[in-house]
Amino acid sequence: MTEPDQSADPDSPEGRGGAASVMPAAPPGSGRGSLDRRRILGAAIEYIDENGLNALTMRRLGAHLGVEAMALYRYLPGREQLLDGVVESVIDELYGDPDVHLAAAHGWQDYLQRLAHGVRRIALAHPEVFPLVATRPPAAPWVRPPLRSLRWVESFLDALIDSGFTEESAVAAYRAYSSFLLGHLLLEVSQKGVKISPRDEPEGVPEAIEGTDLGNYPTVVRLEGLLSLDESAAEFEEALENLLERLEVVLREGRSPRRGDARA
Amino acid sequence: MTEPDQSADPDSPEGRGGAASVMPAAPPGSGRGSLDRRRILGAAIEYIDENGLNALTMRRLGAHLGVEAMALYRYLPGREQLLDGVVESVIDELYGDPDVHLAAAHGWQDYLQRLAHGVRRIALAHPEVFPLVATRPPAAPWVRPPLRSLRWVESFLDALIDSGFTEESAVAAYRAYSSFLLGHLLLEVSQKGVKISPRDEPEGVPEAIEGTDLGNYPTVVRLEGLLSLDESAAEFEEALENLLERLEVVLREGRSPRRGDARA
DNA sequence: CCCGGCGATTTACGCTGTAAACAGAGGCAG
DNA sequence: CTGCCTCTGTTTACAGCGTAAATCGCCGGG
Repeated sequence: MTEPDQSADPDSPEGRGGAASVMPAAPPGSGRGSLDRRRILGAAIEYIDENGLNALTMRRLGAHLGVEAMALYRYLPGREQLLDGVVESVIDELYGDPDVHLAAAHGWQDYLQRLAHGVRRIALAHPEVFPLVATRPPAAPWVRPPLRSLRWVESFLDALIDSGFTEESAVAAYRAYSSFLLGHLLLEVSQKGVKISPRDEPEGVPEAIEGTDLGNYPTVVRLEGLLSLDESAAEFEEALENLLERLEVVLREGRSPRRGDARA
Repeated sequence: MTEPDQSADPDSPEGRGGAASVMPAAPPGSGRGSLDRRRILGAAIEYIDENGLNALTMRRLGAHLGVEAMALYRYLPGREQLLDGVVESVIDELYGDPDVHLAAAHGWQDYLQRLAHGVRRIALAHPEVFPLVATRPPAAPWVRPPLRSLRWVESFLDALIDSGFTEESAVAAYRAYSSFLLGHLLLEVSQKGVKISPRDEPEGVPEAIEGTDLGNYPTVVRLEGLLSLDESAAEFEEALENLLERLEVVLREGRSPRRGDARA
């Protein structure tokens, strides 16, 4: 049941030991131990994973924890901070992933590969949370989604600089890498979300999209099969490798990745 | 006043005739003409641009239009559909942009360049709306943000196929292009948003981010200047050109962009 | 024994989205 | 002109939201 989609995506939640899932935390109703910030955030993530983001309210989260809504306010100043905490907690799962390293022990490319797949694993494990990771306003302009954590920014920059990147190119790589991860993963989870969970609009019409007749879009109709293929894993891998190759060129040429001339 | 940031970003709202702005629509209070779906959506976009996304409520939008909230329900089934309409309207601005063409009259690269800059112009003109464009669940899995419109998907695929791309590589290009646009532009507007509008958290602390002492992050501290530079326009241009080059290789090799061997 | 404080609850308020009933302004038949 | 129908916006109402403030039960130290 829920067979491995196709050729076993190594980052999909089923295709793995579950290293990227939330803490055990005990089943929902049985959470009897007294409240605590970690427990609340864990329950919030669990609740969003199960019921979707806009189903999360203070009252319902309280109920899920066997407690009144106002009890949460002893540990969190308000709903916004709850969401911030959720984002932070989800990203912190990276820290416990044994396949992702804080230092580039086996070269910067290995480091970037592991980090990228770690983030992808998180995104796929919490597809309902990831849009939050992507869109919550960052603490500083240069703390970019989806990494959003000073620790990982520091780790990223150190890894590249230690590997020979200049400071400028390390920063440029950080930007390109963030953008790549954000775009790919946000698209992947939103695609996943629409495929499996018509949560917001319970009436899902597979044919005749949104009432528009597709007669005016013959190419779309003709390519619908191709368009519907899910090649997320391969696309991700390929784009990641392309990015790494670009960075390798930058590194070898030993300068900021602003193109020198290149004539074309 | 509000001088062109640096070297005049051609997509920034100030650096242009305003071709990507919403319809004139008359000043807020004076909107006396009877209601109508277009007018409502235009006012909603205007309201979000001015007051932020979560300040938009049916009641306030009604007031902004000089009408009670319930009047809006005669033209829209509910709030969700209002947001869908906002997204659709914003993307439809592309259709009125004279610099963006529906057909690849001057080659597919010109087409993709114009389209990309058109979308970027929209994102920068409506930074508060763009996260909505990025995260609203698409109507079908292959209607991807940020294009989100059958018409543009059709136009995109036709342009590439007419230029010699195979169907497979046109679809792959569509995916890569969406992902590139989404990642770059979402990052750019969220960065912009945090820089100019501390709307949600009115207390902006420029130093000492979120209470963390930066002592544990020496590299971040050392590179803060570099990290804070806003090179969005150049990054965008460079990443776009890189993508076009990749696609050109795909086109010349006349096959799906799945890498044949390439050994490394 | 009291008692102070801590963790959770109760109550309350203003705001939200929206269902349902209502009101008024044309247009048209008689 | 009168009566009615439709079309558009208002009024009223309700459940649910986030959260401020007051309250309550408990529990360890004088």
